[in-house]
Amino acid sequence: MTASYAYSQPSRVSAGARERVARAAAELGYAGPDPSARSLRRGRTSSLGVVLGEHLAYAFDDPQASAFLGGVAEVCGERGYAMTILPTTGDAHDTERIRIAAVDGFVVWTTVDDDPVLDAIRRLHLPAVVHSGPAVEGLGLVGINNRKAARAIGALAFQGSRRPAVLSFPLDRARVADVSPGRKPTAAAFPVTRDRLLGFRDAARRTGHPWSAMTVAVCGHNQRAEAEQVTSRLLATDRPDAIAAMSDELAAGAITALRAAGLRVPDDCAVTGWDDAPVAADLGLTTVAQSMRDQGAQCATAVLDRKLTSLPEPPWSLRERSSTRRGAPA
Amino acid sequence: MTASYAYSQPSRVSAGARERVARAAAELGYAGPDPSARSLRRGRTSSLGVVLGEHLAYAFDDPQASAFLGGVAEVCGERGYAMTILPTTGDAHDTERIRIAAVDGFVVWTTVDDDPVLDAIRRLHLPAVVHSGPAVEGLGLVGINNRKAARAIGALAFQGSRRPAVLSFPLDRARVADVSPGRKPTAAAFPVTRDRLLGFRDAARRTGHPWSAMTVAVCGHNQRAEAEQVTSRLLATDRPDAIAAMSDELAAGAITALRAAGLRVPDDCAVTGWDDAPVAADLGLTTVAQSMRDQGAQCATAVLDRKLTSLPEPPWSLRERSSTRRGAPA
DNA sequence: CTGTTAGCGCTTTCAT
DNA sequence: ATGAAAGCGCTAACAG
Repeated sequence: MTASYAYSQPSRVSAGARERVARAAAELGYAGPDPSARSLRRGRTSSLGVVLGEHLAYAFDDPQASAFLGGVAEVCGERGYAMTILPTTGDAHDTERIRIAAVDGFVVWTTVDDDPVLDAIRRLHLPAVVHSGPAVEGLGLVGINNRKAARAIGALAFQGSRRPAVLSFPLDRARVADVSPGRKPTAAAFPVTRDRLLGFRDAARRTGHPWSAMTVAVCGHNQRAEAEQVTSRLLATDRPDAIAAMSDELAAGAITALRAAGLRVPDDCAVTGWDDAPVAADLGLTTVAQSMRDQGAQCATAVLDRKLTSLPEPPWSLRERSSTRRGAPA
Repeated sequence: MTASYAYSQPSRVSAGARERVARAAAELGYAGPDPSARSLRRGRTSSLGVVLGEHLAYAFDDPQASAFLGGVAEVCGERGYAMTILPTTGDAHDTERIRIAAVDGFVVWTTVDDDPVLDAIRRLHLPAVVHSGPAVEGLGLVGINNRKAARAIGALAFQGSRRPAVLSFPLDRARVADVSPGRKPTAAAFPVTRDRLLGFRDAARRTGHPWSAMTVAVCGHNQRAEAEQVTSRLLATDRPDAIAAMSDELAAGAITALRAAGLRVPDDCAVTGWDDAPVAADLGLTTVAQSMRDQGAQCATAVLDRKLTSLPEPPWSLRERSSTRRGAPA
């Protein structure tokens, strides 16, 4: 029965025939072409794979990740694509999960340098873009220049400070929370963490602070509650008068901890965030503004259009508010 | 070449043969079985479809929807399933999008009674669960008894009040924001909205407030900013001394608006939320506690196990905090 | 405008 | 432990 046309190319079939096909289908309980068979034959699945880090659950808790997914979703919706979320757990099955995914391409949410998933994707020869790194031969890369942005926001955070500190994303997949000084930026396995540490180091040096004395407080997850705890620990061992955080979430947690300790922002301690999420406006946070939503859309577009090279760097800017000291010279 | 075993059932192949297969594959650039072909042959896709409302983008902005997705994702991850997000836009193509989705079952995020997507799913004869309604013949249903819970939280909200009001989710897909009294609960096309309105009406009647006098302020989306605006409008026309909101997000927006108007919570106006999200603790909000994450997991489990009937009602409880008057008789 | 043909790549009997 | 054969359901190319 070559009534397949009635579904795939209705225009190529007379109205009468279409009618008869529809009636026969209803009678037989036929619901339309089988998606797998169609994919096999057509050679495409009309679904975009999105690979999220090992704590998939957290991806939905993280407002930045959610905004990013929203951007991807928007593009998928417009183009009639579905969006296949690929849960990776950090175990050995991850590469297999990637391999068996019926998708036409991948968007990878920022991960560590040696994530085996990256290699698995490369082997599939499907278009793929990594958000924020790591850079992988053959895959696209979308993200801002984190080092440069960190240098810029760091300058605002550290101005007029005597004892600056950094509140950091996790260094690697172990996601250990830890407070210690002079941590080597290059030890970080997440490119985002590494680049921002490098930028903060640049900023610190320019304001006369040797990196060896800089306390780096590391959070295991981009979560406010954890940032609050870690900051409390930081305050117990150190007395920072400026904290540059890698996200608004972390900064929000820091502010809660500072207030609990009876410290004022920015008088006793300046704080900067990153992302310009809604919470940044609420808290008057000086921050790096960037649109994760736009970046998600950019990633999806790049993959679906197979334009993986020379992707433009997304825009970012400094948003100066009341959580930092104004114009005081270093 | 029947070396297919090397991939699908490695145990049934000698180590030597496996080795040879691997080498040949590497040489030919063969990356492993094609997922579509495998799905076609096996008759299953190893992906679970998740249908989100028309504003897919908002799903990721809504903390409750995100938590729900996190729960679904968790179960999918455990079972080696991918999760296919199906963007529906409210247009005529939605049913087609559902139909061509290569998935083994569906989880549907709460929608309106007459959503054509529900019928499309039913026709596919795949296991499906709807979260929070509407109830559909043949599909599973997971969700709390919203009317009962609304009656309970409404009692706390309205106690000691002279002029109560309700801050509501949208009534239908038009998502019109609006402030008006005595709105008929049964006019709401979203079962969640309808049931909660019914429960609030029950609570109002019990505390001696005729529903016809009750102002219902409707928000188009579950967003704090919109709730703030709508509440401001409510305050301009009315002087409520109690507001029962359908979510913590809406309640948070209401509190912002109340404070901006110089009103104290709960002295000038009591406020209740719904969900017990983190923001509820921050604001000391009296609320209905339920775990959207657990409910997401329950939906996914039910679909993957094909256990669609007699699903247990998820637990919920009242969490009384400082945003309501204490024990004052009505 | 409609019908026929071939084959997408795999897995699963069944037979060796 | 391995090989052969059949067919999952569809669509694109071609012929009528």
